[in-house]
Amino acid sequence: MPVEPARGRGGIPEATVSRLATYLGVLNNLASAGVATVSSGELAATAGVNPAQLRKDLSHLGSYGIRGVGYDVAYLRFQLDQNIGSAEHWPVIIVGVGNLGRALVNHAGFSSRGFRVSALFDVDPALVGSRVEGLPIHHLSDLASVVRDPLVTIGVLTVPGEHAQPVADTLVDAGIKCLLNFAPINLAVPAQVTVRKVDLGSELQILAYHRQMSLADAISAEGLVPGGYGHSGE
Amino acid sequence: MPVEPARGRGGIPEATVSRLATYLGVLNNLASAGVATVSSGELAATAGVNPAQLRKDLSHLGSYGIRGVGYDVAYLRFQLDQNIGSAEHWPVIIVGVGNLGRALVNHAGFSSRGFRVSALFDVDPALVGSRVEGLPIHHLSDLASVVRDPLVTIGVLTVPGEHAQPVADTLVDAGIKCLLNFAPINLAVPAQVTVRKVDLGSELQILAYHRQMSLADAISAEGLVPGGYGHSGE
DNA sequence: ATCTGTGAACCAATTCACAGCT
DNA sequence: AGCTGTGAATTGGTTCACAGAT
Repeated sequence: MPVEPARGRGGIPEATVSRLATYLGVLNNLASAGVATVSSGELAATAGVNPAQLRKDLSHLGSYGIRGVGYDVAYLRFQLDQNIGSAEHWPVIIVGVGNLGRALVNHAGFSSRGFRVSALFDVDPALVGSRVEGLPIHHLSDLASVVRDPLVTIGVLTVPGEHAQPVADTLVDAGIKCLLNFAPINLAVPAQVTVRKVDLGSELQILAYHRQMSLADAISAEGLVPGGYGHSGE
Repeated sequence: MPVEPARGRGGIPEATVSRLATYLGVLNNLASAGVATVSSGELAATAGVNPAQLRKDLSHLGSYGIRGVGYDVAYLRFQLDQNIGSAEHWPVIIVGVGNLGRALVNHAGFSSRGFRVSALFDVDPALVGSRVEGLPIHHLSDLASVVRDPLVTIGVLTVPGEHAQPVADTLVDAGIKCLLNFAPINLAVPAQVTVRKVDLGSELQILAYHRQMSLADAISAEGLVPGGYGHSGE
């Protein structure tokens, strides 16, 4: 009996989900720009993927295109929104109001997609009670009462690495089901909780690797190419 | 004759490079904690990967472990640093001193890995000339003179989406070879330039998808909905 | 004629399982 | 005995190429 590959509950592979999120962002922009129709080729180019990939990704949701024509921007956007989870439905809380947390409170990339930050939390007495962008900062111990609303299930974790695990535990206990973790550690959470990690230090490290490699290439090319010049700059 | 799969110049697959960056972070922590030796199992657990995966990843660099024992933390850390690019060698510039850019100036995740932000740029006259964390904000038009240092090749792009492409062009012209792009658009750059995109809006969107899926599962498990959902009301 | 939707083919990445060293 | 290093097997992901719809 052939076993289906491990997938999100809805049967959509993780890699596809990630790209669908990107497509939705592009469609939002196209809609704002008044574009009515788009082909897989155009949409794929804007999103930076192969057209066949885009079509296959969309095929996981259904057939929302028109053969010979392309996709209706408004309709496809609506369907993506329906299928992958409308941002309006899920208020977001931010835990850890340091520089990064503060920067995310009215981050354009959140609001342009319809996400709303509904509450802020910290443990620093100097912060609790004050406001950022009009939002009051609650003490983490008030989490349970503020998060009683069952729709509040997405938490952004911008606390120092050494506090991330206990704070995550607190969030999970309060009913948070999804975490965006900016701390550079791997969080242990129950299976039903989804964590995505954004490790900005690692991102720089990866870039440093690429830099080092292309430099190494340049040096060895200088040594290998007789006469010392390669192709004219491209 | 089997052809090697497309890889980074150094022959290390992208997925592996990304994890190596994570391992290096973990090793930094272990070293600070005074741990002298670690097994693939322990290291893998901390990094959140399978032990076999970790060993295979490390095998791309060489044989730095001791059979029957594990890895010497200091030595493995040194080797990773050598192999994937020591952070100290690559000063970073930040372009776009909005909330996010400001938050990254002294981001703990950068400095704990040894990355140093060496200059800030913006075009807003209200910002140019002032300082953030002691660093002066230069006008973007001064980029070429400030970035004359050939080691400055990593740029962090925290400008609004609509400005990201022209600003990226300016950076590339000035000799920047690696970009960490926080704008939610796909940048077009020459082949020799490496771009990594961090799309925080998409990250939330992906979490929203998972939330929606587990909610749908819970509802269908309750028996309210026999199977999925039909077509939109017709 | 054109562009979508998709099985089939291909390629990359992960995991297994065990040989080989300490 | 214990743990690393790695070919082989497996799984997952991408691209091709064309059938099918408008």
